[in-house]
Amino acid sequence: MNLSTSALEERRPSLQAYATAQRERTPYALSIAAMLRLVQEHLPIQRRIVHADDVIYQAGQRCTHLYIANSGFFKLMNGAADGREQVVALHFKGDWLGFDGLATGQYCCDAIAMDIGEVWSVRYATLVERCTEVPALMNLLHAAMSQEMARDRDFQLNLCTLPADARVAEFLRSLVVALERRDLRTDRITLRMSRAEIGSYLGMTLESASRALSRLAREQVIRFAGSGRREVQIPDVKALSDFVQRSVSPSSERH
Amino acid sequence: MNLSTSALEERRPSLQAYATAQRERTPYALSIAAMLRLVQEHLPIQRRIVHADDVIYQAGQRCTHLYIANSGFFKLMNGAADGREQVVALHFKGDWLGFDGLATGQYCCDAIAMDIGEVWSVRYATLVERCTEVPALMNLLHAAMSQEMARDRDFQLNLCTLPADARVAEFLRSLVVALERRDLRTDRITLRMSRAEIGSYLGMTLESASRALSRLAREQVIRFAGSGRREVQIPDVKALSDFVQRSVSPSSERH
DNA sequence: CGAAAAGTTGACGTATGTCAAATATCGTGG
DNA sequence: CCACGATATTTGACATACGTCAACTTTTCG
Repeated sequence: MNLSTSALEERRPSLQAYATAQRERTPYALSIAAMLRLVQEHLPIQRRIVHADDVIYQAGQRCTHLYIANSGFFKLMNGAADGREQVVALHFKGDWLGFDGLATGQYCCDAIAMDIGEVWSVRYATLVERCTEVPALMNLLHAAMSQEMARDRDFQLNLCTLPADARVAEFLRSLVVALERRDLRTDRITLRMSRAEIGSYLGMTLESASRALSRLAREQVIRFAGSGRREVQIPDVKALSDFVQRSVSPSSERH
Repeated sequence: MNLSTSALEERRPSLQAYATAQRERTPYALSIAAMLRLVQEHLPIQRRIVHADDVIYQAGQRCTHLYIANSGFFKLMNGAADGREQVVALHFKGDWLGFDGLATGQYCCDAIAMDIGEVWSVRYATLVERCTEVPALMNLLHAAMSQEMARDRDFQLNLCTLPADARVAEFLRSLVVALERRDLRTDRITLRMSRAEIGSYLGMTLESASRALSRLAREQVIRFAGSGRREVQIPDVKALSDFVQRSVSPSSERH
């Protein structure tokens, strides 16, 4: 709806506040490297090398451990009893996996590796114990959970308010940001996801995802590199943000 | 996409696992009442009576406290810098508010009351301190965060895979479940949200929300009661689930 | 090298957004 | 308590973004 006349606007705080809050949604004070170091120092971890399609945990399995991605690229799949299924989150170095299982004692998603990587696992019971001794550890844990929630909220907003093309653009933009924060290459990005997975994650069909990417390439916002169409170059991240903005402004900000 | 031929299916775990995981997504062992009791026992809380449209916290504000809904009905609004805005979550008795602020130290949503209610607030610093002394408290806290994440994941799946009518039906169904769990009336439900808010939450326009409700009423799945169209009766919750199912099965389970 | 999988693209249909008008409801001041 | 303006809701007609289906091309992998 056009917000300037909407009931939803009534209590809207200044956009300034949002801009501030959204500028950088990173756990304050702690870099990813520092976080990993802290975990290593205070917790007995078990390391595991994983390959694409390896399962970290599965829905229904008892949640005794939490996992931390030390490297690699992971997806979370959520499924309904009736067969509907979706990629609901992506995770990178420094992200925790398994939070979804703490409440019920069973994971409710599948966590799956999309690339070679290393996963650390920590017994939740041990983690709790150490948290009582090391407050910094508890803060870190809470920050990680909080960050995930905040991200999900932003993602949900994008899902619901951006047209398909802009959703893909925003997806790529946030991917660049995520990689930058981890000091990984961003000049040439290898999408580790199929079009079907991108579409699933972004709430559209694989065809729509494919068309959106083609359109972004046609408009020079991205470029395909190498063989296959999974290597993407992003000459200018701002061009991506601008593309998203253009999708938002011209039409009223409906829905 | 039709999952039976999709690449997404490859590593799909048994639907059984999902069904189990989704059956009841409640923090294990602890009822809402018990949770509130535990909080009261171990934490210095400040109580506040709120009315519809009262602000619990705002995006950008420093996150020093967490809040717990003791009664009432709350919405979380998320907004982007460009003006896009959405109701991203609803909260009831026993739910915690403010987790989104822990990571950055600033809330990134607005939490707003939609009805008269009571909110408890707890200094986060105090909470952390007590958590180190009372493990049950820490477990409770983690369970609350975990539950919220798990809920959000299910919600996201519904947003992305259900048609508008089914989304509204599912919304009402989950509302009934939430009220039941809190021993609140479910024979006659007063929606405390405008059509615009329902639409915003469910990723559709207010007109679509209105039409969906009209359609559900026409098909006898719900009934409007009292004056206004904000009072809804749900003679049979199963009829709602069935309605959702009908929307999923006939067409292939695309997207 | 050949078959299978992934990706692209076009034509077409439809769910849902958009715009607008009519009606119902609510809140306020007399 | 009533009347009236403001707000919320409903409903219709129409437009369109995106899903659907299908053919074709490219890439991958054994």
